Amino acid sequence: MENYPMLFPLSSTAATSSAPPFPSSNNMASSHIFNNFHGNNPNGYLGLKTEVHAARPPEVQNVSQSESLGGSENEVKLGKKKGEKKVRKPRYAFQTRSQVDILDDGYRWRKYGQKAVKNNKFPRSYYRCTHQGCNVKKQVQRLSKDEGIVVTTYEGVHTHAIEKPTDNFEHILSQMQIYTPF
DNA sequence: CGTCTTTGACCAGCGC
DNA sequence: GCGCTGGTCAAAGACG
Repeated sequence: MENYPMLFPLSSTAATSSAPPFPSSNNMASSHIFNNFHGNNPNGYLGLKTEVHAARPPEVQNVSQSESLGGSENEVKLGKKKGEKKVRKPRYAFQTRSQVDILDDGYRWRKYGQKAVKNNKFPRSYYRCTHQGCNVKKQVQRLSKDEGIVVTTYEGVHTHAIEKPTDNFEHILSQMQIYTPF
């Protein structure tokens, strides 16, 4: 297994997002991809490169764009058994080129589901932020066409700082440019 | 021992 | 109204 480079909002994909899934205060309209950062992945670290450019085939592009562009309000009233919120938060889809689907963005995620998607031989994984009070969810899906392409969809915004053993992640954060509408 | 993954079942929305 | 699909829960197991 190899590691994975982490990428973030790309110019064409999440450009139209309303809010990034990260509480970063840096606001830049330029599209930059986050360089790889060594994580502490037990899987094995490999030299990653920044080939996370927006490689989006027509099919994928359509998906991510529809989410970012007009998918700001997916009101799929999801009435839970407990009757929580019925409004669906906007989702932001990022396409990344990686061998693995688990993109470590510095947050801790707990996998809570996995379903097979039609048109895709690869299953979609559902993750949720393990922070208390943080309802950020994310789903990772791989393209059956190009297994090298992984689509990560974020739902919600983190309201807490990144919690990762990587102490210098902060430094990395300052380096990365996140698209922030504010 | 605590945390996270796995996996099947369950539920709600939508199309027919 | 029924069946399909996507999304979520929860118990048990795996793993450190």
